[in-house]
Amino acid sequence: MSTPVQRRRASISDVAKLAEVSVGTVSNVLNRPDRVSPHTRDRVLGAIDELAFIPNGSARQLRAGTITTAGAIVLDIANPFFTDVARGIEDRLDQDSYTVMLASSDEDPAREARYLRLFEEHGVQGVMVVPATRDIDHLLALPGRGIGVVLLDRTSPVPELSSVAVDDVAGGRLAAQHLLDQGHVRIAFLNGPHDIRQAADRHEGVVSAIVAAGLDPDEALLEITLPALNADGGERGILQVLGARDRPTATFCVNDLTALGAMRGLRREQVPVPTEMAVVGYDDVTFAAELATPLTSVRQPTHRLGYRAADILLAGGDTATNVVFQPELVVRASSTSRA
Amino acid sequence: MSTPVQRRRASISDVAKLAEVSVGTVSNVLNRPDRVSPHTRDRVLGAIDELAFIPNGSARQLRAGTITTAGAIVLDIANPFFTDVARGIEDRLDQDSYTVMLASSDEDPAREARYLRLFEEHGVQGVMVVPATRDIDHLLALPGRGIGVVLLDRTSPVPELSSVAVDDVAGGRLAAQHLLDQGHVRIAFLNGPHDIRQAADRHEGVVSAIVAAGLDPDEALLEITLPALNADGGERGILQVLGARDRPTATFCVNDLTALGAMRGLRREQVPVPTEMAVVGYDDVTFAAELATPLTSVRQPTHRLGYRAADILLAGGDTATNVVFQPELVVRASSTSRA
DNA sequence: CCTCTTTCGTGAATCGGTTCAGATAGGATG
DNA sequence: CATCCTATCTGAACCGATTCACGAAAGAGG
Repeated sequence: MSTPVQRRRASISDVAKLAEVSVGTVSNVLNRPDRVSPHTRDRVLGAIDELAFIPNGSARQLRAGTITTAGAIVLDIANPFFTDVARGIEDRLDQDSYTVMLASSDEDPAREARYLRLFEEHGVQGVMVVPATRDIDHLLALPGRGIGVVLLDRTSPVPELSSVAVDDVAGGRLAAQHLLDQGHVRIAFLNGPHDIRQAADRHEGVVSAIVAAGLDPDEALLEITLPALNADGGERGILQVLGARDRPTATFCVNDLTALGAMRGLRREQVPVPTEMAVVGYDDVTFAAELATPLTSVRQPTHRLGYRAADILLAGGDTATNVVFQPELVVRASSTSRA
Repeated sequence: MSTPVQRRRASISDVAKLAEVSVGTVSNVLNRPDRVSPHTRDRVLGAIDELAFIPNGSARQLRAGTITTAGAIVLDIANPFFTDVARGIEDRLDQDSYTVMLASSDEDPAREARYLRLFEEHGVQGVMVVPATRDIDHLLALPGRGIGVVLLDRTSPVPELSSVAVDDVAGGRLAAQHLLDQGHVRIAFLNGPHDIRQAADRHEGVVSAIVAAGLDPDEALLEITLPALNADGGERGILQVLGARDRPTATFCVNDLTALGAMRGLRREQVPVPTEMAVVGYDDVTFAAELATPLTSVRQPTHRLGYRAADILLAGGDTATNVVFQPELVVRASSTSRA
């Protein structure tokens, strides 16, 4: 424990003293420069410069009450989906010179709660949250305490809460419809367990497309539930598909990594894509377009998702806004029988 | 502008009033519960609960002076490299119940400066920065004002500043050495322009490995400078390689996306990998292992990079710490002539 | 020369906590 | 019973900004 030469941060009264004015005048130079004569203003600015004075945000906020900061909590900042959302949030807030405190909950409700509390302590204007749990009662209380809330990637179960989500039912329908349009009448779906909302919703979309096409889902659809939604899971899943009675001619994968694994499995088994097996993925990650056989995939407007959420938060109206974005199908070689 | 029913946040004196104690006692309940009799404590806690009281962080910080928050600025939060670094930072800070304010500068010095100022206003304990510019004078001033600084992905040019970086020279050397070990005597290097430090360093490493192997770099190395470090750039680059006189038998790509493009080009030109062209990438992104021909790649300890940076910041010693991590080669099928 | 406005500045109150010197009440000690 | 502790609680000062009522000085107008 040595004594570092840590000179105290200069405060507004240090500046006032050096410039030989009152603190009120310094504050005016900072916030309403036109109220101060040019001569005085220059002297004050000189002092600010000399002391490398940076106003204390805590003091300012304490007195002024407001703050131009918002919080965002996502499930995993390392996941490209959430990263893009975060970028959207950041880009929108940046326009209004707001700043973001970004955190990831790791799907841990306790961690989510900790960050929420921290944000509230710091008096953020609002929070954008991808809830870690189905139960969101703890979020409902926030608006009553003056903190805006926007749910991310989740429709609002109550009318008081704003939300921004992507229609996963539509995403599933889009993928299935496309495959049906290509003439496939038996489709495999490598999906996650239905207690993941996205998996359940996409399944619903797939079924609805099949029904709309006049087919019987029990016949036309082979859903395989994967334990892990990664490449290995996809590879294992596609082997089941290939071994199934009445082998499907198309496979819809719940995400691109799964699709990647599936295509690896198909290559190993020497099943040509798309002629003997069409493949559609979900998320349209960067590498989807770059594969040997470029991957057809459902793209979610992730950036706009975040952008819009921030937009709603900044608008801060008394009424809740609920937005549902529509996903988009990006068709590439993996699903189009060459004409 | 309607008048929302925005009741003011409860303050410590509201709690004191309700519990019929002084504000000092409430503060003690919050910070030194053992100083308060159980009976009083329960009454105060009851009042806190009833009012949903959350202490005002600004007020606390203003008085106490300290804060358990650190700032981090990366170039682009959507880039997996930085995301992993951010995760590392977050994981380390989380252990000490610190929180992170994460921001991306978009390589814009003005934006970086804005965030730095914001962090300073909020009185962060320190900042971890991937500098957007070569010039880092503005960062040098911060420690003098009591703000810790750790450079990320950049060695410190001055002894006063801590830094955490990965040895890119070693990374380049590792990749080249591996290819030389496999018997290749003419190697292509799809690189970025040398004013990007990483590109220059990796080139230096490649050259040193070639020299160490007793070869002449002018003969053994074909460096191609790509305008864009993405898949398209890689595909275009590999075509040049294939057309070169004395065609190389191995290609080292400055990142995995470039390598992906290169492999796409090789497939199109029907050049088998690795038998007629070995390929090595850099970064070891998720999909590298999942490709049809799994990609050999140089892995950087991104998570540890961030973790260690946070570690240094928290230690906060008077002396600067400079850490250089060594990258690691992950050998896969794309570079190993089957035994 | 005298009022009436403007223009500039001043200085104290205030935000909501933390902290610390001091008051009070029992309990222990001799 | 007097004295000294200890445990508990009080109340005011303080952190560093913003804000606002108010005063002083300088022009404007007659």
